[in-house]
Amino acid sequence: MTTDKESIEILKRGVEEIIPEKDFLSLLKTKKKLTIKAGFDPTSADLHLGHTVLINKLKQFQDLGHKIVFLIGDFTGMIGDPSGVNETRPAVSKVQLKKNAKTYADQAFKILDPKKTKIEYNSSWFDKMKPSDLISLASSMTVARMLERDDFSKRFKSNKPISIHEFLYPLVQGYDSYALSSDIELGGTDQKFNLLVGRDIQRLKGMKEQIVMTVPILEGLDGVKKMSKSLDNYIGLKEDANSMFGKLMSISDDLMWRYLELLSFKTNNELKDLKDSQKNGENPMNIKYLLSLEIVERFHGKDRAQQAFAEFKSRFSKKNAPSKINEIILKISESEISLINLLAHEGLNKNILCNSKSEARRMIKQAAVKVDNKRVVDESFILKVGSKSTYQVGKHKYLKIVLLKA
RNA sequence: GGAGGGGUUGGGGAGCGGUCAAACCCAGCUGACUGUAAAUCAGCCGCUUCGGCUUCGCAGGUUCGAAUCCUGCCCCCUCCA
Repeated sequence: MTTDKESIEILKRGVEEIIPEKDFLSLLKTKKKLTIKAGFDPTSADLHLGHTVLINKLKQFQDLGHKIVFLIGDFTGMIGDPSGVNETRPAVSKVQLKKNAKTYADQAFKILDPKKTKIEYNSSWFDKMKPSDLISLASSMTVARMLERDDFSKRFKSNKPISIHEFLYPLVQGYDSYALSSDIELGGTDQKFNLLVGRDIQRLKGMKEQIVMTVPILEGLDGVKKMSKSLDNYIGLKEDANSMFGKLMSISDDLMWRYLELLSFKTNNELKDLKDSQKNGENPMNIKYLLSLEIVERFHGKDRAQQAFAEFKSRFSKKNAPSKINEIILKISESEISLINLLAHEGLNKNILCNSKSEARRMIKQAAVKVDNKRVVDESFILKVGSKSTYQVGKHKYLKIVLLKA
């Protein structure tokens, strides 16, 4: 059984802010089963590791016996969260939201225990709400307060449009806290304002105010910008084990510590030991292996994680070819074809190795091309019909091509 | 409705009549090295049958010659109403 001190340490790990912290501590002391709320707008189909910082925190609460409410913002999703953006978010259709919501929950349950997690949809109370109720909700906040928000005030000052419905977003989210009687609400740091509005609404309705806990926004693979799909610096929860493992290994040695803090379930003591070991000369690569194994295992299981580990070592430490290579049959009208034309051949479709002949020529010149594991630097290299060879361009692109006469 | 400013190769941003396929930074890619798809260093980063060709919001025009000047159109921003 974890002691109070230990559980507080676990819950506070990696957390940006707890408002108010005093109340949080005394609430934990009551030993009551608390209702922990976190909301997700299912505006896109897939979650990535960045989202799991929050889900991991929920998991820690869950393991300590608290009640987790995974709130799917199918109603709020129609508004579009204005947080952190400098323009109006496009609204997402109801059907799409429903679809996304399902995949969200599935992905979250790789971490959370489905039996102990309550899934709620905020449309279930908002769809019943009358316009008059909404107006009364809207009366609980002033325009001036809304404009205190950085993103709104920036937009206002720079004459970018703010639609009235965007003002409703924080109110609606705040109302959710009331509807769920939440004791604590978790969210990213960019959610701070919205989370605090929850406290206001609860107070106005005569309910005890929730504690607000914010977690940092995870940096993407580049280590600078936040992880997001649109920046293509993310690791999706649905990615296969090999690519997940490889991407984790590609982060810098510095970023590795950040990921360990926010994504790993290793204890603080274990992390400290790892840090010490690096100081004592341990290769950071090995620590990164531990991180990658833990994360991949979480989403793909132990066996797949070990396989990905072996594959990575084989491919990159020993520079072997990947264990499975796509094979394609290409029919050409001539009896032979130049390597340049082959690498950029349209018939390869999605498997295309170079986007243009110029690029193919460049790659050959840069010694990036191998045919059957032999480096080719001759720009006029010719392949004959009937040949079956493995082509490699750079470290990552492999393709087996069988050449046939059309 | 009025007055200004601007749209350059993935992003940022020079260039303002020839020396421009277009500086520089970021991202990306490749190689070397290594302890990893880390770090570091070097190179590449429009297309090409390697002769050239097509690009600087769009369409015309001036000129031997335009990303650079002119006209029209489209879009964006700032200020005023």
